[in-house]
Amino acid sequence: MTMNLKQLSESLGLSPTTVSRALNGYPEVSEQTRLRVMRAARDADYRPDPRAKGLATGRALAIGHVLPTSVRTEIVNPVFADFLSGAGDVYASAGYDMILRMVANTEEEATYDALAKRRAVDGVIVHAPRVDEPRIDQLLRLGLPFVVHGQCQRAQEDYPWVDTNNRRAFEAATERLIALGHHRIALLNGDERMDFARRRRAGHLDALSAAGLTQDDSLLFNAEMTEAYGYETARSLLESAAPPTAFLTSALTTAFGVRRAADELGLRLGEHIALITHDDDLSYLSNGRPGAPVFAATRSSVRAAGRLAAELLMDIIAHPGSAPRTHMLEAEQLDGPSLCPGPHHAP
Amino acid sequence: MTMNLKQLSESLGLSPTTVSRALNGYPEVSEQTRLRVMRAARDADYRPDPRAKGLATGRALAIGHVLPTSVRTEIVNPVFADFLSGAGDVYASAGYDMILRMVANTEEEATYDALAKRRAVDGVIVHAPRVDEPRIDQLLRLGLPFVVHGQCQRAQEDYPWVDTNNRRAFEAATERLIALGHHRIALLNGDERMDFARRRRAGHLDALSAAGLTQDDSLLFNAEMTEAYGYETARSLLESAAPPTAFLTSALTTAFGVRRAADELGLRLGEHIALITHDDDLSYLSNGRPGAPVFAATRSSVRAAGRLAAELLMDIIAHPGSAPRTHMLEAEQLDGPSLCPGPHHAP
DNA sequence: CTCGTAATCCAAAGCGGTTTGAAAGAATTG
DNA sequence: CAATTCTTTCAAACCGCTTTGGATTACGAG
Repeated sequence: MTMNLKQLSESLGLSPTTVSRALNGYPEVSEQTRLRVMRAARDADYRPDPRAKGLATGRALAIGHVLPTSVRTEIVNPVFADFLSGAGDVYASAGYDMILRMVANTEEEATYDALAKRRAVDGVIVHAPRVDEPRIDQLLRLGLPFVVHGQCQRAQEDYPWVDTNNRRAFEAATERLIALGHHRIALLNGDERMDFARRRRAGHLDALSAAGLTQDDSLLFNAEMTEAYGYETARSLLESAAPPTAFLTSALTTAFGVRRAADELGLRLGEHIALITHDDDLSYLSNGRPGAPVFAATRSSVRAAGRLAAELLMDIIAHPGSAPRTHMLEAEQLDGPSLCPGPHHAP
Repeated sequence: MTMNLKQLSESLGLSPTTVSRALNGYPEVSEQTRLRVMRAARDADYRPDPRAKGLATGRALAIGHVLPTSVRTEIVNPVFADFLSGAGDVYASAGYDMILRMVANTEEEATYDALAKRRAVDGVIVHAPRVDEPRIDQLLRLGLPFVVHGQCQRAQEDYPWVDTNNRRAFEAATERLIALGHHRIALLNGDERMDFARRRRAGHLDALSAAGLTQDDSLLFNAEMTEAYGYETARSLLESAAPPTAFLTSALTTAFGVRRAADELGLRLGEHIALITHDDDLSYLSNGRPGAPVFAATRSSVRAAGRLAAELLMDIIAHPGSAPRTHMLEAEQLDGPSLCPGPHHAP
């Protein structure tokens, strides 16, 4: 059906060896023949079979993404879609395929083992690292190139990662709320087994204590960042004896939930209650229109992170053995109509 | 590094032929030898190299998903994540890989050509079919097995698809609103170049005319289903001279936007305004808690659709040449607190 | 006892590329 | 002009698996 190397070489009166070399840019072939081969290949729309190529070279020309789905909740984080979209562009232009495995988080280790063992991929992206992340040691041991989207609690220089400065982002957000006169700030964090959530919490607490405020543990929450979580938590907080005057949420979905609770109780964000949310700049769940956000936010594009992580991984694969590089993205602090002064505001 | 077939066969004192046949269930090998081989393979944790296997058999053991990303908006629909999660389970248990391509919608055709030509995949899932969907003809022509998630405007029996009964769902939703006494219903539909949106609109209009109501074109909208779209549309409608009394939205995100607009204007969903939304039952963006929805909805799990589509595709690949099968899912009509009687309500 | 048949197993030829080692031809050198 | 060195090309082996077409042995039938 499709022309293969042998046929192409016959049609040119050359050996497969020469044609292969010409196409792959080896120097042992004259510039003139190379041109002739390239032109013929293009005309015949020849594309090497990736399987054969992979078998011969040992490379897979594919990158693996193993997405853990919580086995209990079966929840798939929508940030994956945008992350993959960013990464996908990079792979495509580098000629790599993206292979996806959605596995229960109990089977991740086995999945990485299988991928590495069969050289099904040339590298992987590690998603959603937990605080104590066993996959990193596993991958280092396996010798499979990888980039982590996020960090975990170990020496920064030990492994390659791309991350948003979550600690700083939430520290800054908290500082802003404090400056506006808010002392009782509820943190609706993500699942704190995840590293990013731990860092956000740390940033939040740092800002509180830097301002001399005592932290109130009853204002700290963590869970999967759904709308219902935001609603229920905010609702019960706002109806409590000592409600917070400001909210800090880890995702737009949760912020939506907080607003629903506030609205039901006749409270207005940006009037009675202040809110800052983290905003992953998802294409579908955008925070208002560009330039006109709905919520004040710490924004960091997860699509950009995907692009960077993929580029870093391509680089690692191309230059094995080099020291791990890392990439920290700073979140943008976005103003929005969900801000308002708090009770301790000094005008 | 990893044991291969040759080594395994040597360690057993058998030929690669016999071992291969034993492992793949061919009858030309005695049950006793087969057992011996299977046990040895398991003990040695042997897994055949998928590239070599693919090269030899011509099969790819992979399914392709080509996700179009609007080249203008770069928007990735979050339903993909849940759909893929449903499909992924099926692939995994069938031993198939899932390969993903995110391409600008201008390059879809070329992508399918490339996938088919290089036999990189054994089949594909077509996402987000448009009303007039050229990809279906292309795939039929290429002879590449496929299943469409959704339908398009052509004979139903021509090609395999899995779809939600969008027409019926929106017809029923509209009937409910009419029964509640709503005559001015705004439809905030998805992009009507997409087939699903066209069907939803048709269902809506059918119900209107069945009730003898004249359709008001100024209440029909279509766009990508973002929160901002819901907000802006609802806001301008509600501030207009003849506002609608009910909304029908195509996605939860859009419904969130409608609620924001209503709240800002001091109107309450389920009190002053009724709303029914379509609900894809996304894991992350759920409509309240199970049993306690926030919005009345037409619900159809996109994850279930993914599972069904994948199963259908596996079946098509296993039994080529059989007549196209299809699968229509009926949406569940969900009651919720966003419903209220309209001005024409007869008590 | 021989022959046809069935049951097992195997050698070797692919699948479509890459890569090693060698050869032929052209250019350079003493 | 012969010897040496590049340059350019190729034949053949290999990657790890499947599969065709025997070969070998065992067995019941004639």
